[in-house]
Amino acid sequence: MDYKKQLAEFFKEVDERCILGLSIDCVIFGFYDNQLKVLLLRWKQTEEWGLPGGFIYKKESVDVAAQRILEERTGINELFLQQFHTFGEDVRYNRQEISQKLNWPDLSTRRWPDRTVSIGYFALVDFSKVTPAADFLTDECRWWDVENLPALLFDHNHIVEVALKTLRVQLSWQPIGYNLLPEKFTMPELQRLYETILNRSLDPRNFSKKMRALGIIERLEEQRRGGAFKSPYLFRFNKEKYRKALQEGNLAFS
Amino acid sequence: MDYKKQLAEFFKEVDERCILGLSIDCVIFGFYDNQLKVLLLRWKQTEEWGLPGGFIYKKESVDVAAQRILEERTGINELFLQQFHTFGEDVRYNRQEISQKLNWPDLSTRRWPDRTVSIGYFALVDFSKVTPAADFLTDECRWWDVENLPALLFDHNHIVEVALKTLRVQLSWQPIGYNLLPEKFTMPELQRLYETILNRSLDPRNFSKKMRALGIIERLEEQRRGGAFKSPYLFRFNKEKYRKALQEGNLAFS
DNA sequence: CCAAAAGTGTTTCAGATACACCCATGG
DNA sequence: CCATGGGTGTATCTGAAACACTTTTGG
Repeated sequence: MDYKKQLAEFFKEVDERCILGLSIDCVIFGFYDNQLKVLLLRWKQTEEWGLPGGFIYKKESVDVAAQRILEERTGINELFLQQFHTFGEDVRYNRQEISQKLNWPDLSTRRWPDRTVSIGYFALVDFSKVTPAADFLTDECRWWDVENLPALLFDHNHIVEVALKTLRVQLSWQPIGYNLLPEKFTMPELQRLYETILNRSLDPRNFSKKMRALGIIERLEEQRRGGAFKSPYLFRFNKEKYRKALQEGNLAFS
Repeated sequence: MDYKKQLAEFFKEVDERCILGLSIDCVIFGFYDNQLKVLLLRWKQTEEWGLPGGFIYKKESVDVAAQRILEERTGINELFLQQFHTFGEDVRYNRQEISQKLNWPDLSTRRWPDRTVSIGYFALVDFSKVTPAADFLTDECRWWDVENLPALLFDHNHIVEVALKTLRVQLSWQPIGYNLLPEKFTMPELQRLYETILNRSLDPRNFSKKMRALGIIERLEEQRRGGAFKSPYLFRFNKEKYRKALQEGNLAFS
């Protein structure tokens, strides 16, 4: 079978070029349809979903490796990407079960370690700029609602949970949105992003006040048309001020 | 030379038992003499200082490995220990320079990777409970003032900086002190701990008010004697409430 | 009695929260 | 004209910050 040959070649390349026993898993968040989404992959010839991930070249910076993996998947190369935790439980998942589910060849004779430590990164991307792309290991790549994920391979459900928790803490500390929304957006759109991430509703008057007081967004003259209702103003982030706020970090959105 | 033999054996054991290309570095904070201290090691037959660190057994949880490494060094086995960042730059330090400084045998023929990724943990320990212990790789183990560290081996100065930054953020978010102070302590001692970590002075009236309002410490009847001044009350943490505050985490000490 | 450090209460200010009505638009 | 969602201001409350004097103790 062709796929098995490809797989064998892939493992061989990993053996030669990459650090063994260490991998990267990426939780790619997008925002669409008022829901926070995560990009998942379906492994070839299976119904099993998991996070995009990969291995690190021997001389490659781990951050760069994460970016490389993401670019393969989303086509975006400039994005918000952050390491959030390294997962190193002694038993992260049942190896045999996974091998079976993925129709993997028996790896027990290889030099591969029993357990792989994985460095978790999360990314925030503008949904509209992404073209999810499956690769030779996977049949399908698409967005899933973060509140409604299937049972994932490995310990990937746990990894998503930790990523989400980190994102929520981050939100109360630093601005978020630049990488999750299109360039121009309305105040209600921004509010729904925050509500979605925080998983609770916010008062529109207070939200608007606070956001505008932060000085990281600017209101444009333009308005968005299209609904049977009052046309909302468009805003955009002031890149410079946003960047500053990111560095200084003192939002305290509680 | 005996040391060289020991070293060779150590490397051999690491080769066999441990994950290659991945290590742990620990930043062990202690508080004493109104200063925040870090535990450093001096490598055998050198004047070079570095962080305690080690390798992870193939089937060992990374958290457990970090605890093992710390226990070897401090003798403490129940301590506050937290992973804070994984360091994976493509060039973390000059290998040759390090080998020279440490009088290490040439490792270029080994299976060792060019670059080691290191998982950083920081620990908070009660200074008075620790007996710093050098091991067969090191000649000396002692506390250094965090504001006055020597130039360390590898990228360890950088690692300490990141640990310290994380500790400061953590402080504004969760209680700290249980593991850094002796069981009974005075309010000024607690305040000086906070001032040291935050690196700024705090108002004693506001500090006392806030700390007592948090409900995680209890005042004892006892007082500390010994100075030519008013005897301060002793306090201790309420372990249960402290634990809860740790989990919930909403101090916002800004 | 003096030097050193501990202990404590009130006022002020900023920011968070709570809350409800009118407006613009497309169908 | 009506249904839908957008836009906005004020009053209240809570928590942070500023601020200085008295008390205790040992020498």
